[in-house]
Amino acid sequence: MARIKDVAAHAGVSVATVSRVLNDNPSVTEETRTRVYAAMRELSYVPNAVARSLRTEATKTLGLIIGDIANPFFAELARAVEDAARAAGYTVIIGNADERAEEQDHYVRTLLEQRVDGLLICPTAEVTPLVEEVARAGGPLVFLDRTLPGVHVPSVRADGTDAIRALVAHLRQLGHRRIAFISGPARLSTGRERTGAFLAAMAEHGLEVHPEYVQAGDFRSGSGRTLTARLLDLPEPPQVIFAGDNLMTLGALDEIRARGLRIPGDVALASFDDVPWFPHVNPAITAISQPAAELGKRGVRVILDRLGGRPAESVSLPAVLVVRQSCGEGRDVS
Amino acid sequence: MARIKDVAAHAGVSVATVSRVLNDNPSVTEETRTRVYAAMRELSYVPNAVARSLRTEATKTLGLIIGDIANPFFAELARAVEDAARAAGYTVIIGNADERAEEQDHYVRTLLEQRVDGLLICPTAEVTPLVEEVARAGGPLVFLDRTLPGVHVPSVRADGTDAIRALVAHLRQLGHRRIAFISGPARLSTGRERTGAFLAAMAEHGLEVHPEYVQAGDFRSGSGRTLTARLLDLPEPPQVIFAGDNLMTLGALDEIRARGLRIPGDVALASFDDVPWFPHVNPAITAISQPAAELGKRGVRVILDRLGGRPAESVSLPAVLVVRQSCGEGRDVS
DNA sequence: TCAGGTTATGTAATCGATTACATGGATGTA
DNA sequence: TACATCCATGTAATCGATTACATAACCTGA
Repeated sequence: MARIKDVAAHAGVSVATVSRVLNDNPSVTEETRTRVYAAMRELSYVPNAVARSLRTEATKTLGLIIGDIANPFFAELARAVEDAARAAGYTVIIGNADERAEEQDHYVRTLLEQRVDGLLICPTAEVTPLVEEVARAGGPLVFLDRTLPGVHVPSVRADGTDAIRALVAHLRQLGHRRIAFISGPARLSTGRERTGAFLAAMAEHGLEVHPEYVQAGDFRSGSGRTLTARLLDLPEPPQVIFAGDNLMTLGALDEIRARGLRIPGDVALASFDDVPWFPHVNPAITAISQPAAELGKRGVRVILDRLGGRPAESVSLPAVLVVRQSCGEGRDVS
Repeated sequence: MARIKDVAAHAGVSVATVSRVLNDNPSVTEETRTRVYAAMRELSYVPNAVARSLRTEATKTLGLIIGDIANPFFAELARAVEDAARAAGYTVIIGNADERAEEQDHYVRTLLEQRVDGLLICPTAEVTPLVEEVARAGGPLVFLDRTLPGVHVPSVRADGTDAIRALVAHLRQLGHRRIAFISGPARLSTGRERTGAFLAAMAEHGLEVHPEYVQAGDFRSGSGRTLTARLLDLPEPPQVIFAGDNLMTLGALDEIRARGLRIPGDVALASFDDVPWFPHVNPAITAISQPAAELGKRGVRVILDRLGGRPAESVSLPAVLVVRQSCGEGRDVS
């Protein structure tokens, strides 16, 4: 593979001149420039970004560690991050933590070794020693979608509090009282926050929550199905199942269908997290929609702010309730 | 940031010894090894993969360029590639071509500059000069999901011919005659092959295909919707709409629902490409399922074979028909 | 004509690792 | 004791770019 030295020899100039051409340095004659370009083309020269990065101490690369690439929410997030990074001249390396702490740490390590300029993490677990150390050392981190308690790192996240309150109001107005929540894992900020917001909203509306009506899942469809089964098997099953993310909603749907129950007649269903196909389920699923693309865009902005030495401020964007038919024939009252 | 030199000084050894410890070279005393590890820990040393790659001429990195990250098929594919690569000690850089040739070429260029060891491409368009040149130069390429005519590169793909034949048989047995196909773009091998297989299967079953019944979409939901509208507006609309991928099926569903038509009574619907939510649409969507995860796994195996100097052979895996209810109350006859 | 300035280009150090080869001390053997 | 072997470790070249500094050529004005 041709090196800069070969191009220089072929064009009859020094490597410095070739490098100047590569970097659009204006102090190169138009004539020399064309000669260098010609040499590059003839040798099929491809600049070596590895060597460049070593010298310049910058890779023009961002790392992104997401919870689960099979989750459409993260897919949309990743796409937005990609687009925004690309527009700023950065390449993105995506790591899939698969909601496991070891996988997450593996990627943190690998991406730091690769010397990414910045790292966007959707933390997958409780604080790990590695992440804590990197944060303390002032590594170029930003948390996306989720935060970690006690770790001082700027974050970009969605706030579902208002939307959950609106959902509970909607359910209540339709006459539902026994409402169950399949939460995310308590070790994730998103899991805890949604649970907290749900309990607060229920209290506000004077609705009681049986302890067995709050079940902790793991943001994967399997747990949605298992926990739905458990809820439906209770002596007094809930009238509404509210699932904490789109995959667990899918699992709940599986179980409800398998039992031949009707929605919302036998049991109503709502989802935190909206996906394009919810309108096509019969009945269409009422859901809380998160601004995934906007989160990704803002995440990149924040990390670039950090890298540029500008103050990096945390961002919180509201999620919104989208009323459809899966909780009953209501029109939107929020 | 600590360098290998600092670690060496701190541990009272040479850089060579530290490097040996990093690379698990057995000719290092147990005692020295622990001293070096201690120094690394104390200095929070993170090896610089950029420097290592420059020296070793290998990045332990694979590039993956996919058509559209928002398409669940590619998400599943990407996840499988990731998993397989990781198991072999490789990191994956994913590029999203967004089904556009320029984007694809941008990533080909960038990833080659980054000196990825291998490149998996789901070619997004007709042959581009760049891809052709890289292929001719013997670059470490493998095509995934799609192939390019006249470009001699190993490929891993799914073959839907049998499944499409089974689908047409199924439709015919249910009494359908007027069957329309929303194909993918003719510039993609997957688009052409599915269309070819459809026309062949129709001919085999003695079914005629009106020219207006074959419409070319672009593998995005918008075109699915537009073309469904066009089909339904024909003087004699089709009895069945068969969409060439899951996103266009989503678009078709949008349009059918918007018109208040019933499936399969007013119009039946089938999809090439299955996704987890198809069973939950009412009626559940009959679809042809592609082995996306297996494709990804095999793709990695093929590229690693190439890198390892082993012969890299193209792979073709069969897709299978999954009969549900969206074409009528049939049981599977295939 | 020549000091001083400008401009295009070249020379060589540098980034942080790996690794071929050199070295020196310990051990074994005759 | 003398010499060959072996083993752990060190020295220094190297990968391919960037860039501070040096330099040569040319121009300008007195």
